[in-house]
Amino acid sequence: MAKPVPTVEQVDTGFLESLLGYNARRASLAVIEVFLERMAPYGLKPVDFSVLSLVAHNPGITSRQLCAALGILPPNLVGMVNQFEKRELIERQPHPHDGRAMGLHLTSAGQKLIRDAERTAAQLEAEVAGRLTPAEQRTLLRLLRKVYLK
Amino acid sequence: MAKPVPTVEQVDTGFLESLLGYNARRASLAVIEVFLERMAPYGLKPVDFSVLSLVAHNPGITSRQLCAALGILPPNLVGMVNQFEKRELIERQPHPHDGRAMGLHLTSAGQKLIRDAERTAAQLEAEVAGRLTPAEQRTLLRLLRKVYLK
DNA sequence: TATTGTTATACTCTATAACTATA
DNA sequence: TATAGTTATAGAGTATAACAATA
Repeated sequence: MAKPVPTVEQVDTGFLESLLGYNARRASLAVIEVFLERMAPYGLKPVDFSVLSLVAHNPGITSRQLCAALGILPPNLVGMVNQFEKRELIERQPHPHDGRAMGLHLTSAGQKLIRDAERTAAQLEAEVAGRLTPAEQRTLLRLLRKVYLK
Repeated sequence: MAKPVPTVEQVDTGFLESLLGYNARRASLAVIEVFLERMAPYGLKPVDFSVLSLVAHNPGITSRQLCAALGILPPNLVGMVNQFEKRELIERQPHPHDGRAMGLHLTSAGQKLIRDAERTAAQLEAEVAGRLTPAEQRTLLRLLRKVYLK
């Protein structure tokens, strides 16, 4: 008697769900999906938001510092900054102490945009993380940082 | 007197670090980086591992079921399965009840490979999550799932 | 008419090499 | 000699449209 060919009704993802990497990736994709929708009105993708936010909180930051902080490669930042300059959100100014570098600064339009966008991000945060109690939210952020900070 | 142009010594990433999406992404990238190194000897990238692992635990699973479980699009799975067939790790068998579908099964070589790879993954898990106490590990996984499961 | 698997293709993201100007 | 910024380009990863076979 031949062995019957098995079929699958309910997919068992048990092993994958036991892995930190799998769960962290799924969670980040879920959050980023909502983020993408909410940031579309501002014309910002997640990385764009990160860049503008860092320039807002660090006026005069250089491309190199941005790349280091966000894990972006320099060639891939150039296009972003160019777009921001075309949209008149960012200005490149000569660095006061280093003739090779350019300091990045927000225009007043850029400041207004990122102020609104950060408010939206904070709101989204409250919703998405709203399935967790405030204590759980703090715990989650703390544990995540513990994982990725060396 | 002109306003001096500011420069940045220490980059302030405070706002970004308050966002769940940012932290989840950083954590998942950190884990995946180590995962990539450890899986290289098996010739598996993270998605490859997920696919093989699901086929191992769900013999006869169809492409469509795999795509749904992993959030992959069907056209992007085809190439992967083809590679696995060429490496003689996976076999496509006609589905017993649905002439359109193909059931996926591991060869004995595929079974051995994924058994070793899963052992390596569990080991890696113990190391990476080793910065956390066992209780913290359980908490982290539980909270992450709470975020991405609707 | 809808679904599975597939092909072809396009778009985005990320990565590498090399150039320039300044240090 | 090394670094900041840039250009050009290559490679992954991810997305959409359309088709044949089957339900």
